[in-house]
Amino acid sequence: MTDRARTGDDPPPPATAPAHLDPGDPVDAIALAWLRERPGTPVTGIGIVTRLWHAAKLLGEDRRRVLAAAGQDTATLDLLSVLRRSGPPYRLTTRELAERTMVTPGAVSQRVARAEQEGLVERAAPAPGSRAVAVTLTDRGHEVVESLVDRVLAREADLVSGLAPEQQRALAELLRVLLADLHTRLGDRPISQVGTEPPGRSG
Amino acid sequence: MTDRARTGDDPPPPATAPAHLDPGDPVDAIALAWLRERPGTPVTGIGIVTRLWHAAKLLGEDRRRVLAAAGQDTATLDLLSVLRRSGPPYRLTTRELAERTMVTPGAVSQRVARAEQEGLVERAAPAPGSRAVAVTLTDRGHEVVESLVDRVLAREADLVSGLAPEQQRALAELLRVLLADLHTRLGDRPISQVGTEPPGRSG
DNA sequence: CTGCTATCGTTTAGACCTAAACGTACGTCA
DNA sequence: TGACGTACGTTTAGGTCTAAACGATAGCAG
Repeated sequence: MTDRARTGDDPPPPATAPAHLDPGDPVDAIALAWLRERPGTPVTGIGIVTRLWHAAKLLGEDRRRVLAAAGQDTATLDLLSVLRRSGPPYRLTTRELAERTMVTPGAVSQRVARAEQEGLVERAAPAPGSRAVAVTLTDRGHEVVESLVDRVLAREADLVSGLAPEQQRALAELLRVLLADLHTRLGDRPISQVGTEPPGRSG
Repeated sequence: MTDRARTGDDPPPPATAPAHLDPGDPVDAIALAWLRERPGTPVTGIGIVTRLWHAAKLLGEDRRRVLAAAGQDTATLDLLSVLRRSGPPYRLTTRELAERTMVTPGAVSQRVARAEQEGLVERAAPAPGSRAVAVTLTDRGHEVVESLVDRVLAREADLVSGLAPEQQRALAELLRVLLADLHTRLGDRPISQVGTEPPGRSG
């Protein structure tokens, strides 16, 4: 932070440095460092990918802190939110939860177990002709969502308010296009994300 | 995936649904579901925040898969990359590594321990008048970086190529502005990110 | 020189996740 | 109706991260 200039990531622009990269920007500095050390390194994606990860990390950490202060965690709120948003009877199967929260069925099983222990959800026995376990929001779980959702979402709306309304719209639209394209390229997994809940460690 | 329409996230637009939200888009559907269930929910940030997390997750999973196929993991490549990019003598202290990779010192300690066990880095005893442990890239570590960086970065450049060049530039620029603003709002932690390495589970 | 304090790095405890191995229960096809 | 394949959920093993407790040391003040 104090003397990064000497050590590498923000280097003196080499003779061949692309004009688009600003040595003063932390992310551009990464691309420039690669080019300085290994001319020809394909740095094209860094400007988007690294910033995406970086922003996701900052926002995720912030949500975690906000929820930790309220005695909750992101994984649980994610689960409760999906159920709450699904509307009455606030009941979904494990598989639906996995798809909507973008985590593996195993992770959902663990999340549900934790939330169940806190009395926030209940597991109902599989319906007669099915083996799908239904997970239902309890009254207590419902209360928890109500008490946290506005706080969390308002906080995040505020965090992106540094961008002007048109910029926010432009950014959201570009991300929408990128996301749609990524889905087609990567083999369209479900979707969703609670509108709540930072990305798991990707993995 | 098949019948999401019935269960909630993509609801029939309520009378008060904002014109900007498209019920057919998975992320907009989340905002619409909140508005349907809880009119007044501050959904403004969802279009950006959720998409950001979602894209970060997809890209992170992809990198993890690419590296797993090559017998490596993202955390280790992140470490090696920062050292490689810093230029000769490819040596940084634990603290510098923590700042540049945006993870806690404890995580760096664990990463270094793992990489050291694989013979990819070495821990040098603290210099005489200091307690800063220097971590250095070994020849083997250097080779590993060289063999993986181009593959990983080229792959990611390709993944964002669905956006036209001007769109990529516009997206990168908006993210740059957002990131700068987030840093000022959240208490400017260091920076960096290897240009390599998906976000830890955010928090 | 003696003790305080700030700084560093490591260790530990607790969360959480993925991948994969497991049980089970359907449904089907002979 | 009996065996098989499949879908679903849970469990287990392994890995990573953060937060916080620790241990040790350098710099300073008295």
